[in-house]
Amino acid sequence: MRSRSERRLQLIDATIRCIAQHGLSATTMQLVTREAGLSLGIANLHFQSKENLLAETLRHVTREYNDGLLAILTPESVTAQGSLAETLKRLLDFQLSHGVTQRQKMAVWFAYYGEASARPIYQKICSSSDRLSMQKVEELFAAIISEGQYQERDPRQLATGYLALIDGLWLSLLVAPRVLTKAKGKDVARAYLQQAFPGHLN
Amino acid sequence: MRSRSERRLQLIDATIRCIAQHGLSATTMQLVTREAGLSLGIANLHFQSKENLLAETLRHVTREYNDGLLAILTPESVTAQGSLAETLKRLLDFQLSHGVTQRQKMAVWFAYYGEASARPIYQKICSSSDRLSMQKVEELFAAIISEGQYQERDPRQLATGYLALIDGLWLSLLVAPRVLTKAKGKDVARAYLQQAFPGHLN
DNA sequence: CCACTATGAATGAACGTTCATTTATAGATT
DNA sequence: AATCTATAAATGAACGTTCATTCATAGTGG
Repeated sequence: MRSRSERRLQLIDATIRCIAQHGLSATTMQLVTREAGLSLGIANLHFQSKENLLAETLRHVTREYNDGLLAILTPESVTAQGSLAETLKRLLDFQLSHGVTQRQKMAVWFAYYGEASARPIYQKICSSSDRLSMQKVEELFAAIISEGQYQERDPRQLATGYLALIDGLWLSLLVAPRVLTKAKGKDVARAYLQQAFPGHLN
Repeated sequence: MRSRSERRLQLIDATIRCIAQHGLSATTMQLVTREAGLSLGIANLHFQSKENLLAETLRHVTREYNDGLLAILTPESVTAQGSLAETLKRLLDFQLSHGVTQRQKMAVWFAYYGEASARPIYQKICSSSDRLSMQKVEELFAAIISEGQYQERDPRQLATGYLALIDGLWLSLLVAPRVLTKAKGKDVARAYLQQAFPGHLN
């Protein structure tokens, strides 16, 4: 017998694997609990309903990503890293790191995005996560523009473009991993940043 | 009583509306046939199975998009348009046109992308559509690079970035239409192309 | 002994699919 | 022109399956 939080995490991890392997629409309670090595009723005990389990799983994945992003982009860690150029490099490395771009995570991410327009709860979680990324990246870009004297550049527009580019690259990595490798994707994103801030990327 | 092809289109249109409104996982045969104003059994008569109906719906949407793209990017139409700059403008206008970026279409598109990693048939249709876009856009970019003497620019990398950017912008338009308007999205994409080919966009 | 955790058979709702039946259309026959 | 016939289109009740959820029961730790 395990504690409540342990079981919850165990079930969420199993849900992630199921979604990645079978898709969101083919993820059943039977599949999830079997994947977790537990009995059928246990998910309802800890999450009340399947709907709630799926929402909590999405929250878990977005929280994980946001934590990683905030660890790089909070004012404190930006100053701790020494230079804005270093922070920019860290951001790029993180967004195309192994942890973030592993098939399992991306598959889950886009499975929920695909259903988001029809499910308010997913829409809310996804868009609030996006808003956070946007805010933090825009702040970084504004600081870089100010520091590098890149006049007449709009930080919001650059951040919008950069984050859209990253999303699009993730989608390509997921759907056509044969065509686009992780390294090539990183080159593409780096090229975007280099055009935007020539002096802030080696 | 209508012809086979008319009924098929009618059912595909109803399927698109259902997916956009209820999501892929909540789209049932009951819902689709009711939306089409027809009886329950009719979809199986014309498409044999739900799986096939959904695959045909995806094919319909991708074909529609690819036809629009090819109408701009085939060698004949490129020469007919006079200049490569004009073709580039047309491409951008098309990809952020009302027809392509309407919620209904984008919702369908991403619903399938979300399930693509778990369903080989969706994966195949999506990736082969992506490959076509990639090939055509890369050709255009290569021609522009050659014409504009933009040395040391890699057409494949630029095309990868541009198409990823467009995908990401579509996703933003779908999930957070309040944050990103269609016009702003177009500005972002135009800025990307302007950086890449300064002489080919006004 | 009590509260909590866990099990999995049982339940009923919802689903895709089938098919006997009805309806519509077009060509043939009178 | 009216009637008949053959073929295809369309219907929706019925069927078997699968699903999320429930709950009586069992196990466990304090």
